[in-house]
Amino acid sequence: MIIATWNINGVKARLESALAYLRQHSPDVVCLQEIKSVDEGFPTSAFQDLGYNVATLGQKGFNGVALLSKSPLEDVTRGLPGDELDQHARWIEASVALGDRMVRIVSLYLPNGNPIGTEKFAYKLAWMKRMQARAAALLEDEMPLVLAGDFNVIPESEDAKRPQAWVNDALFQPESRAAWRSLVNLGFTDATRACHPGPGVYTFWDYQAGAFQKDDGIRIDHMLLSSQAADLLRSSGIDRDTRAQEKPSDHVPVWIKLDS
DNA sequence: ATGGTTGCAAAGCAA
Repeated sequence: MIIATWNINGVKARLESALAYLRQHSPDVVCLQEIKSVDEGFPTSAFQDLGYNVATLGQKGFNGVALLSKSPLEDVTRGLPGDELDQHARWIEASVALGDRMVRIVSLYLPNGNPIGTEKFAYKLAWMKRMQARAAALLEDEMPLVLAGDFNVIPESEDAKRPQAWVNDALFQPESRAAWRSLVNLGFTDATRACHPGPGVYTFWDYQAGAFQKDDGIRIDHMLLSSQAADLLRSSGIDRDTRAQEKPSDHVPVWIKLDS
């Protein structure tokens, strides 16, 4: 089973690219972020035509997450628990059959948090605290669990081409990185790092200043696997070539292959 | 380099 995650930066602007990716790679499950669409505006039928079931948590103008799956999406839940007042569309969960059992999959879009020193950064840290609680609760089910999405966290210096350029950015603050480590230390495996150690492994390149041409990237799109899921991990990858295509997202797909 | 680029949606915000 192949599970991919991709911040597509607008599903309407990226529909043809997304459909081409699905036709080429045929992932079983896809976690999308930044769909930038309300549910009614999501091109559900275009994905259904390729054989996918669709679940969305949309929002007008920005944010928004979705799950696509060839097999049915069961027990879909929308929203990150812990703050009834939080209206941002950043979290959707579903269970999908994997062989003779089920895997729980989350598509998440963690707040950017810039600029630091503002309520936006406080919101990011509060959101991560809520994520920690939800992840711990999900782990108690002892079902294979995959947290996939745009975490907006650069975990280590080697996850950036120019780490010094990010020291004042919310993505690389000590508090952001500490919250990431606490999450990982619940027992998750960083799937990309398990398969691809070392520098030069990036998932995002800014649109500005020719960042991609200079390979001035960062690794912020992650797939965290519970121990039950990590036991099934066969391989993972990053599809950088999508960043070189016409009208690309600034993020590229990250994927894992699990034994079923 | 106090700019630079893109999406949404129709001016300015978010990233």
